[in-house]
Amino acid sequence: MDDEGDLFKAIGDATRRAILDELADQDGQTLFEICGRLTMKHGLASSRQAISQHLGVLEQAGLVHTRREGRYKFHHLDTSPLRAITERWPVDQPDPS
Amino acid sequence: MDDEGDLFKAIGDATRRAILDELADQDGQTLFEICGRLTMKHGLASSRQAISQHLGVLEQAGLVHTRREGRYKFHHLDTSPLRAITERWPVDQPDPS
DNA sequence: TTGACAGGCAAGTTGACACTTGCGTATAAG
DNA sequence: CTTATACGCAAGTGTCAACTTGCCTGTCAA
Repeated sequence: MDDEGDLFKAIGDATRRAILDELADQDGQTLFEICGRLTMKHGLASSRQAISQHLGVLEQAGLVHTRREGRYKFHHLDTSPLRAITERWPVDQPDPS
Repeated sequence: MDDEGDLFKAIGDATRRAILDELADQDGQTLFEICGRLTMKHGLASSRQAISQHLGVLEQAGLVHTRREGRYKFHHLDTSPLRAITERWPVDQPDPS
């Protein structure tokens, strides 16, 4: 799949959108931290492996960048690929009152 | 599926994104017009029924509105639901040079 | 070194969805 | 009325991806 398709596929899943929300709330979390907070706040009972696969999809779409440090791997949010969406189909800015 | 999921599901398919492109290029087309132009310009060999189902998904997501006139049904693009994406994950405006 | 911790890899299963197929309905042209 | 046009509906099919399951690798502490 091309890069463009990767982006839309990435945000097409509800669990991955929750992960993006979580990283937007607190950036630079590890896999286990994300698992814990998703279970707490969103009530999602997702396994570690499932979240890991989701993070892989998000990383391939360029929405998440990773940084290794010892046995920890920190995940960082990057929203810039989302610009392609509103640039492709321009959205009128409403109510400039 | 909730409204939010409908939006992301709608733009998650490549054929539906091509339909949005087509309506952005020329608004208010009928089903048959869209079929013809998709075949010409994008080389997509999609059946009428397939495009019809795609338009139904786009309409449910609020990205397309329809208007009936006799035996014709015109499809109009509405990009405003896309605002929810960049509002949910704010995108830094780059390069303000 | 032993064990716990953080994460990775890969095969198998299941459900969702894109697409087809066939028929039905309504409008308009001849 | 007959025919063509424009579109709708619904059941069946096949494929893909989300998830599970099981095992493996690398890092750090005791």
